[in-house]
Amino acid sequence: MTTHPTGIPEKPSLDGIEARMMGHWDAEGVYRFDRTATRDAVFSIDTPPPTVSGSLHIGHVFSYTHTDTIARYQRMRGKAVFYPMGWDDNGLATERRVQNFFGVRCDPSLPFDPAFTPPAKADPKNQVPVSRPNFIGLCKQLVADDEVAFEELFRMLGLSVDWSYLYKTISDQCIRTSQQAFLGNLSRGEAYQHEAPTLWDVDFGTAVAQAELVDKEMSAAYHQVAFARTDGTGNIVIDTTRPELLASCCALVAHPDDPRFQPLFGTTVLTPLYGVEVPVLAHRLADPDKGTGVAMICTFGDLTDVIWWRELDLPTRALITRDGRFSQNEPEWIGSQAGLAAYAEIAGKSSKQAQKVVVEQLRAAGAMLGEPRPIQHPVKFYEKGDRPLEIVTSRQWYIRNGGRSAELRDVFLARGEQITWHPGHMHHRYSNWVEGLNGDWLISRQRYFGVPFPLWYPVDEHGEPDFDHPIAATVSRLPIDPSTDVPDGYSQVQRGQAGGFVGDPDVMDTWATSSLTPQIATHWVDDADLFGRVFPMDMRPQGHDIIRTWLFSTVVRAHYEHNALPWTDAALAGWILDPDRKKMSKSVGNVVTPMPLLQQYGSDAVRYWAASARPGIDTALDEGQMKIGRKLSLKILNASKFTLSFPTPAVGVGAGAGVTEALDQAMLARLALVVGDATAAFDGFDYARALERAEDFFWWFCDDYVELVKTRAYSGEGNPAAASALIALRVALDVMVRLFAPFLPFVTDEVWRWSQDGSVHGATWPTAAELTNMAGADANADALGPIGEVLAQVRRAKTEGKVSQRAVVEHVVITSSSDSCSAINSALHDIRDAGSIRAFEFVQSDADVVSCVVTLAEIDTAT
RNA sequence: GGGCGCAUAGCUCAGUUGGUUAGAGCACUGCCCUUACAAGGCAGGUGUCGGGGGUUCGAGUCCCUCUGCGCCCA
Repeated sequence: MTTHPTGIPEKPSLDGIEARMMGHWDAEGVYRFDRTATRDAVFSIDTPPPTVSGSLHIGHVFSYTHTDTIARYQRMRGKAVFYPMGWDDNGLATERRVQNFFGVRCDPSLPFDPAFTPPAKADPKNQVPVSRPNFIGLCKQLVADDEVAFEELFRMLGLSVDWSYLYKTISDQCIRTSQQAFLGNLSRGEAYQHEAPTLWDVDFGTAVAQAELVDKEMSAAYHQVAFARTDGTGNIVIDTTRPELLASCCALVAHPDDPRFQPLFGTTVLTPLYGVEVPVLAHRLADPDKGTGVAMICTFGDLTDVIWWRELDLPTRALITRDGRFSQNEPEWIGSQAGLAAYAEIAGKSSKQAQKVVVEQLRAAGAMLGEPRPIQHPVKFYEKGDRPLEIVTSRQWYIRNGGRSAELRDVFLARGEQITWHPGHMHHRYSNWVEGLNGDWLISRQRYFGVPFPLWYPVDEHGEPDFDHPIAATVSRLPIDPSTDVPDGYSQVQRGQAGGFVGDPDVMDTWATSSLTPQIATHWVDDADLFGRVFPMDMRPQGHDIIRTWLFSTVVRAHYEHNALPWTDAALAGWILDPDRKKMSKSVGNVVTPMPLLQQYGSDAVRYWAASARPGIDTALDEGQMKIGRKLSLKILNASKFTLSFPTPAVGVGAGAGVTEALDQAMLARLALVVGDATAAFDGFDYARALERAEDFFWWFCDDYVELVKTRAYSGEGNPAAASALIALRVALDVMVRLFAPFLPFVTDEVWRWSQDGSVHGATWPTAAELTNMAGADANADALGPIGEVLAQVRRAKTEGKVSQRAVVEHVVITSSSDSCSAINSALHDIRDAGSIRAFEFVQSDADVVSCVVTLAEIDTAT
């Protein structure tokens, strides 16, 4: 050991510690990934790339700290830690911000304009159309500032990221990865296109995948509508919440076992207003208890309509168009002039407007019974959308994910079994989702900004695109943008011409790119050497709310591309709740920004709060915990100052060298147990338990052990008992600082540098063996219990006597078992000095409890 | 309707294969300037472990059931 006593400040302080340590870490490259390491010596982390739109909130600090503690632990265990950061600067959030900020909108049909400058003053109502490359340029410009702020925050928080491996989802590398993976899926038949009814957000103008759906309780009303039987024997009355879709009606349906309707199956009725003849059919999904027990099937009102349409082989009578309005075209299935006239009144109207009109029309025709009855029912929304989804028929790209194949579903369920989940029960969320899939993964979006499909379509002699024969880009040309790039063998002038080509206008869903973060971070497409060293990865940290999206889709892509899991372990973080235990979200307006908290309490203190939360548990924001973290950091400073202010003891080499006192040996033995527990906890990704063990020990160490050995430690050089204390103090401090290093990287490195060269974050994780060696074979951690008990009882007597803890004790009678008595006896001098005790008396008993009768010395009142 | 989780002190939470008298921090109260730390230290009270039943020598812990809350899915 070397000593730098001059490095210890007179009054240790946490002020400015973040900037000071960050300076060291940058200069020394403490967190640089060693890319000469082979796969077995690497620990690699698939960091969630935060969405760069607006600001970070305290939830980021929370979960990223959890990951960082594990990264730091693995680094100290000798692993080359591959811990990159990514920015998710692609996607809808960025697209919307750019539109509003610059007053532009993306039009992929326009050519790139190198001289383009955005309008001086943004006019959101009069957006200037720009090409996709220009639009992407503006996106990059806008997110640049945010990314600087994000990096600053994460550095301030002390994340041990190697920033030289930073990736951005908007980058060419990401686009290439995404396109190359898609082409692989296409060539192997895992991706396919299909024309089908699709859930559609009319405001965003795009199809939406199953994983992005949310149910919202909506007010609606049942309307009773009478259909006349074609045999003239009366009416069938149905209940519907969407009477405006009557023109799309292609059948009525009731449950096959419902006796009320059994005689009617196979007969036909006429739709009111339009007079279209439709059959009455049976299907098990018709609920006899809902409304009148018979429903009308429209193409398409909801997902059940789609099932009925498919399974009952009904005609398509879709009228809602992609903008959410009723088609202007006359429906060809309406034969009568009166019917067409009725429809003309809703053509071009939105669902809501049309409903009013149709209800009036039904009333006038006498086909509506009674008044609408209000109900609450769940309605499908796009998770980012504001209006209920419609269902429209369109051509889309899909990736097979088991939603249409039990065999494939089993493959992905088996993948889920192979992942180690933290906490374990999160596995159920995955299985539950995979088992409930009801369609393949829809990856195409009718948006402008995002990763374009690397595809063109030939245009036939009539000028119609031939979607069944896509022209795929060659991999060596990636990344490409089909709206500006030209397929091999064609020229730009043939774009959109008969005999020429058109680019695929769609972009991929953001999850189609996000599902490839392991491939992106490890540079699958452009650095095979790195990829071989860090893939498959070790750890995926993420929120439990996106198991069905991010986690599952990542498993799907890695399975197809590499026939492997993307990582071995998935660590699911809980949510951050506000102090009232409500989930923090932008829409609720209870989001807390982290920087002020980092500044007020210090980064270590905020990290302490985060690391105190059990893995996967939703946790309330608690500034009280941050105060405790700050207190702990200060205590580490002061305890280190105390320990290191003694002259450096001469430490012998080998077992038991220099640690001769039983109390010191027992302390080291106890610490060895703590190290064992903390190591086991970290190996199981349970950072919180590791912290708790270290912390418990540390407070006992300060409160009891240091008080016990203080006098002996001061007793001078040349005294072997004093040297024993000094060595034990040094060794314990050294180990404790390393135990705390993953949690409190700033304060631990500060005190480490007082006595050692280099950073604690480059030091090796402590082992129980190094401590048990030093403590020797006779060390007995159990002796510490009775010793602490005596100390506590002496202190209590002084407190009750309302005297200073320095007050002298005349004598103490200790009654306990012989084991306890000998334990106490082994540290008797230390107890005597710590308690200022003049005399002891021992009484042996059978009881295992230690009881002390403390007699205080007469107080000298002559002050 | 199905699945998962949670329920322990006033508050926030530990309590790992069942095992002494169920713990910590915060809050509250009192004492103490003690040469690492007053942004500190020491000491103190508080529990029908959600209800009921069962297994066991022994249950906060395992099983059943009920209640309440949260999340995911249909």
